[in-house]
Parts: sequence; C-alpha cells; structure tokens
Amino acid sequence: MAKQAKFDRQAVINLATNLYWHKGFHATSMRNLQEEVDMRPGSIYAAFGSKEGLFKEALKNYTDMAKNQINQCKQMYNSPIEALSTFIKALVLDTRENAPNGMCMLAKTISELTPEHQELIDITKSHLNEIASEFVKLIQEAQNLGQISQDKSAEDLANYIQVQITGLRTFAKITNDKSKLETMIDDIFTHYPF
Amino acid sequence: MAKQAKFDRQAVINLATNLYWHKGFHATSMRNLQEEVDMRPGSIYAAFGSKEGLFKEALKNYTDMAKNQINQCKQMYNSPIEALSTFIKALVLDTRENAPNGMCMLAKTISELTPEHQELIDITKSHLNEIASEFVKLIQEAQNLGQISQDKSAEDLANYIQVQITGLRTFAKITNDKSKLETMIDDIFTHYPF
DNA sequence: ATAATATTTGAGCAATCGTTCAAAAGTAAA
DNA sequence: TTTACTTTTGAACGATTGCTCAAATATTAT
Repeated sequence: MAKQAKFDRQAVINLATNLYWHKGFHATSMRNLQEEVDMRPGSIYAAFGSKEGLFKEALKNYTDMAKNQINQCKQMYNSPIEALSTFIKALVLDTRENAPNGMCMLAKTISELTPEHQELIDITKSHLNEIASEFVKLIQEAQNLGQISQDKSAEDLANYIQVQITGLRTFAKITNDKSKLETMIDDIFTHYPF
Repeated sequence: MAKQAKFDRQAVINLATNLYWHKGFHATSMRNLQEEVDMRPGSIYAAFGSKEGLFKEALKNYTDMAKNQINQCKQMYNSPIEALSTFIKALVLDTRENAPNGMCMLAKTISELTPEHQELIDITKSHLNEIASEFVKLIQEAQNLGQISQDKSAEDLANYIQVQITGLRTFAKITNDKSKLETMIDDIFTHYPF
C-alpha cells in the first residue's frame, strides 16, 4: 500500500536520463525531475546531491546504454562492419522516433554547455571517448578479418565514424526522408575509407 | 553626452546574436541580454517583443552572416571547390577559437529546442535550408566547370557537406589536434563523392 | 518657447529557479 | 513495545526568471 521503503535507484536514474536527454541540462528544472521520478526534493538531494550530480549519473547511464547497444549489435552479427552499420542505422533512423531525443545526449550536452560547467563538459568528453574506444575495437576486428585495410589507423576511422553519426543525427532532425538517410549511412561504408 | 536618441538596431542584434550563440536560448537570460546590449528591459521589449522575438532576429542575423561568408569565399577563389573547402576550414578550425561558439548556431538550436518551441525550430530549419541552397549553387558551378561529375545530385552533395560540417564542428570540441581536423576536411574532397 | 510625439527608464510583478531542513513516516534491532 | 536509525516529506528560502508600464527624458514640429 504505502510507498516503497527505498526508491529503485536505477529506475529513477533511467527516468532522469530520459528527461535530461529530452530537454537538455538547462531546460530541465528540478521540479520537472521531481514529477518525472515521483520523488520529493529532499529525497533527490539526499541521493544525488544536486542537479549536476543527478545529471552526471544520467550521462554515465546513457553511456552505459550506448555501449550495451554496441555489444548487442556485435553479438547479432559475425561481421563487425555489419554490426557497426546496424548500430548506426538504429541510432539515426529509429532513435529519433522512439527515444527522448534524436540527438546523441553526449553531443547535445557538448553543444549546450559553456565553460561555466567545465566539469560536466570534461565528463561528457570522456564518455564520448569511451564510445569511440568501442568503435576502435570493432574496426580492429574488421581489420583482423581483412574487411578493412590494415594501413588505416583504427583510431582515425573511429573518429570518422563518430563525425558521421553526429552529422547524420543532426541532419535527421531536419529531414523526413528515411530512405535518403539509409542511403547516406550505407555510403559511409561503400565509399570512403573502408 | 547623453545616450543616443535611438539605439543602433543592427549593433544590438549583433551583440544579442553573439550571446545567444555562446550560451544557447535557454541559458541566456533577459538580464544577460540587457547587460550585453546595454538596454533596459522596456526598450528591448518595445523593439523586439519578447525573448523569442529577439532570438528570431539573432537566428536571421547569424544566417545572413554565414551566407555572406560563403559569398566572400566564392569571390576569393575561382574554383568553387576551393571556395567551399576554405569556408569549411574557416568554420571548423577558426570559428571555434574566435567565435562565441565552435558549433553552428543553427545546429546548436536544433539540438537544444524541443517541440515546445516548434516555431523557432521551423525557422531554424528553414535557415539551414537557405545555407544548403548556397552549397547547391557552389556545387552546380563546380559541375559546370567539370570539377564534379554531373551524375551526382547537387542537392545530395550539399546535404553531405552539411553533415560533414556538423559532425566536424562537434568533433572539434573534443579534440585539440588541428592538423588532424584539417586532414579530415581535405579528405571530404579527396575521397568521397567528388 | 511650447506643445506633441517618440523613446528610454527601472522599479517591481507573479512565477519559477535550485536548494534546505525540521518534522513525519517507515524500518530494524532490542 | 520501546528505542535507534533510516528515509521521505513538503513548506519555505532567497535568488532569478520573463516581462510590464507609468514616469522621466529626448526629439521633433510649430
């Protein structure tokens, strides 16, 4: 009958992540969050310290989700390239409809924040690097399988992939042509450095 | 001695554009703007109606500046491709140090705003399309000069350019390696569809 | 000069911001 | 039960938000 003894921390972080992802750091008020996660201010502050503290948890949670998605794609396909392109298609085509926001939450945060919140920027950058590392691993596997030339730097290619994803997810917000987007994603792998 | 009879509208819009560009729509308060443009609230509201009204002027102003920059590059080079790559290098390499924000103000706005401000989103989208049109013109000129195959759709290539710019400007925020960035920009024109 | 018009001023409004903390409610140990 | 401890509650704080408007000040017309 009564409320739970202790709130489900992960469930709360999930809800907070989605709201922050949807509205961004500044446009999300603590009152918005209180309603979303159904907790009173005192409880939130006891658990997370501040608006920034909860945001940090959300950033970490978002990154974990992204890394899990990558590994899921890895397991679904033998070909690392196929895994990568499936992951990108999911991001660019599906995420913008089903997720809180079509943009990558990390890119959105980098874009939004000023040096006034340097710590949050640094955390966000390091999360982006974590994700890039996953791409590096995928690309190295593809190189070992002979799908990509060994001459290319796996790090450079990972950066290239990240640039494409960021650019395409922004472009996806101004276009409705899904098949055009799909073509552009396929082009990443048929044309350029691969 | 006393203040001017009437404020310099364009100068005020320029200052407001820079502040909005730097901090984004939500994080910029009317009091921030009042200090930046040195006007009292009543004057600002008499001239621009609202925070959104002034933001609209800033978006338009930013777009005009961008279009002027493109045309400047056009006049500096005979080769449209060279003009384009110079423009992109200026955006990605210089803007992030000298401008209020390394990001494109329009992309930043698209990334920040939710459907709660649909009108601002629509305006921003249409400005992005205006800029894309400038790219289309440049590419068509390059096609007429035989620098790019006529088979390719100029619109598709313009979209591709826009994706690269958005992706690279975001990537530029997480990297300090300018020469790497320059290489990536050159690669746009040496590799893919050109 | 005087009157009429245009423009700027800034105190102040209601609403919301992030945050605090004493009190209430719930749980666990004795 | 009673005691000790943990967790939740929500009213309330000072600061800040976007914005208004009567009063003050410039400018222009006569």
